[in-house]
Amino acid sequence: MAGGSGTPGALLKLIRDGSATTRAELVDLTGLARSTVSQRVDSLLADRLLIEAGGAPSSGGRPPTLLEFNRNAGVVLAADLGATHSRLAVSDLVAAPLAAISGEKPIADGPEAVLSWVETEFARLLEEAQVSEERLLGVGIGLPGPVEFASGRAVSPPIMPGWDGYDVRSRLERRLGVPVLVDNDVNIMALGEWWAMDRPVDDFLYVKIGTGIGSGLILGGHLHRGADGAAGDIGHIQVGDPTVVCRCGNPGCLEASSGGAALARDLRAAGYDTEVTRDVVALVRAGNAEAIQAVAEAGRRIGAVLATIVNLLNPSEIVIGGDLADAGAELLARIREVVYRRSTALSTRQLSIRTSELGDDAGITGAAAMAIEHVLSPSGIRRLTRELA
Amino acid sequence: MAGGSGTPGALLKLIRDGSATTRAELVDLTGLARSTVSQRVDSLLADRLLIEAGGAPSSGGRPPTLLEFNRNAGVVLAADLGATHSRLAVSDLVAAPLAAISGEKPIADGPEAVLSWVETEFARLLEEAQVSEERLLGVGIGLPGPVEFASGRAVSPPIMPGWDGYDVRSRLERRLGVPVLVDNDVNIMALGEWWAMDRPVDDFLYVKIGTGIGSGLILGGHLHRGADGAAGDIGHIQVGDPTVVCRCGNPGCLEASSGGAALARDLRAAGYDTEVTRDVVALVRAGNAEAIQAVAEAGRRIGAVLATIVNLLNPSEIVIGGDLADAGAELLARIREVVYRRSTALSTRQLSIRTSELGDDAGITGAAAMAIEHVLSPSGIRRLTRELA
DNA sequence: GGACCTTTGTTCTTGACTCAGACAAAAGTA
DNA sequence: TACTTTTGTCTGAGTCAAGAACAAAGGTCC
Repeated sequence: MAGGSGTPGALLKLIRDGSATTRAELVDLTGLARSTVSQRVDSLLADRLLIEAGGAPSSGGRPPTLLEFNRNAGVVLAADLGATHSRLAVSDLVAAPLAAISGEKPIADGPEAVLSWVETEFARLLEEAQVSEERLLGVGIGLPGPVEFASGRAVSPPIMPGWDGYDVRSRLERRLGVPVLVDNDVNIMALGEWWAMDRPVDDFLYVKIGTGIGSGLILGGHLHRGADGAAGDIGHIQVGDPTVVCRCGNPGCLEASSGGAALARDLRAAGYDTEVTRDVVALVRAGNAEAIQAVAEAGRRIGAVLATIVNLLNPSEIVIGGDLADAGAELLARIREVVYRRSTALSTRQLSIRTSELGDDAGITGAAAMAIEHVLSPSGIRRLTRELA
Repeated sequence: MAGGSGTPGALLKLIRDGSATTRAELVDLTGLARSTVSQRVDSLLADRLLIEAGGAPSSGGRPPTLLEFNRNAGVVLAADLGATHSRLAVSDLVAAPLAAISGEKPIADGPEAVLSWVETEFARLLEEAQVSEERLLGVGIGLPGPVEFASGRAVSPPIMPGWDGYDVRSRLERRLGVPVLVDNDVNIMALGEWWAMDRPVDDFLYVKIGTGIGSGLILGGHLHRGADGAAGDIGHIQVGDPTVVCRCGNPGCLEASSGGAALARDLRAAGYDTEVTRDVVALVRAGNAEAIQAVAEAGRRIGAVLATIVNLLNPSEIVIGGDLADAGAELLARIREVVYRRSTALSTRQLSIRTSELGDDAGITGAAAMAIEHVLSPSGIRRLTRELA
């Protein structure tokens, strides 16, 4: 009864993902009666979630009316908060930004300071995009640390002093009056990259290789968060060299040998002026042999971990993102080489490994997508319909 | 419309898992009207899926009627086919066997021979348990190799000559006339162990350490099969020593160093008469220091892989099964030690690691459970109700 | 012990929703 | 221009869940 195949939300989903563009196609896909589809579509048209977009060519009879998702039926606010650098946007309902800003706001300033800043910038964005507040439907936030998704709280974040247990959701919901969803930054990047796929696959892994290394998992068509919201934390998998101690205190972590910070550190020790990941990328692009070599080694180590994951999860697709993903073809080539060599034949039969399509936009896209999916879910639609009535 | 919270199947689920025992509790849990619950329950009573089991003490008003799932509303057939050893059973609807047999039938005899044998034994079991054929509701089969679950075919099985692409489901459905579900043997063990849990957790890993090493994953409350049905194949994750070549042809596979066959091989090289895994277990139980040492080393290597998996998936529970799991406390202790040392603190916060409750019964229980879950799902219930009408 | 309350479960009416079929609209086709 | 095809709307009938009234079966309190 709550969200079956005939519900307005289900029909909207078919229109949104392009499976159907006319009432007749909805009838074919759902098996519902023409009258029922018509009635449901009317309700969606009344809510302005769908619009009629002219006619299509006839196939021998009366030409159908094209139905289109109204991406301007509302807006969502999205924030991708990083350790020092953050991006915020107001986006339409296909996650395209109407207005966006970047800002340098250290997450270490603590929740009060950071969230006040976010609230101020959100207000500014709504003004800039000239959207009235009643058109705001939801908010998506990404934080650079573990999040208990169900409650919207940060949990034991290693690089976010003062945030442990802070109820980000309640804080923002009280202020903004719409549903607020909070998740880990790598999870929302995975969601963004998944959202941008032409045909989203069921089992998908997003790997962010930046200062550190993390991943987001889409399994069975759903974001996998694990029992404590800690899933995807591949940066602290212990591999090889136990003499290098990670910032987390343990020896041999993957990111302590192969993250952007680690490569910058190693190249600095070799006499180069590499401070951050981008400096490493610049060296690689300049054709520096040592840097290329270092990145290749990192690729092999990351590939070894990914090979393990491929054997375990048998995903259809792996996307490599993060700053170091821009370091040319060498990284991807090494990762591919090791993954295909070290995984079983069956588990790589459908596997594709590629770099991110969205690049730096993955996070903000995913934060918006998370909010959109929530407000346009069957239950969200019912809420909207009630409010408009 | 298809399987919402008010559907008979949903109510049955609440009774089956013990969430509700009376109509009033169903009302509380579902939020449905008393009249609606009453009507639905009547339909389930008419189908004999529920039975009224006397009254419960009053809490100050009219005492409620206890509702109980009728485990004898039908039976399922279950088969756990191994490389050489197989187990078959007729089970009631809580997966308890009414009659069971074991048999030595080499899977390498090929699908025709093996499945004919299975059909004969199934018929014998139904006779032994004195259940008429119309009470048979479904069949669950486990095969020792990868299976494409959706179609019920074996795919590229390494140890099942002649089975590649064989349509096990159609073959048995044609003969038996009820839904047949086919899955990998480790997957059904995972399902069995999960089914037997008091409060099933959402994210769970079953690890079978027998001749080889494999695993089954329950993620988000569903069995995770991956894009090719190859998920969980941790035996061929490459770790450490690349001089040992696995039976799969690759070097350094986990099971080539730490599986039961590998331990038996190593101990044989050291002069012991260990042929199969059970011989290793016997040596360990006899207190042999070399055998204990070998098992401990295996435990550490397996633990290292599991630590990686814990960081990646953040499961709530890991269960260790398979013949080698019986080798005393040393294996489990080493696995635990390494997992807790090498995983992040957050990801082990809720983690428990234990040995199998069901032991050798995990597979047959899981095969039955797989069939039961299918026929008692909302869509299965509708089918049953139609048939009875 | 009897009046009253509480809790459980059923019956009956009402309203909402879906479907099928009739009807209308808008094209192509002969 | 008449007919067919396809799309979309309207209407009456049937189904299903909700709510309220009613019945049943116990406890509680004086």
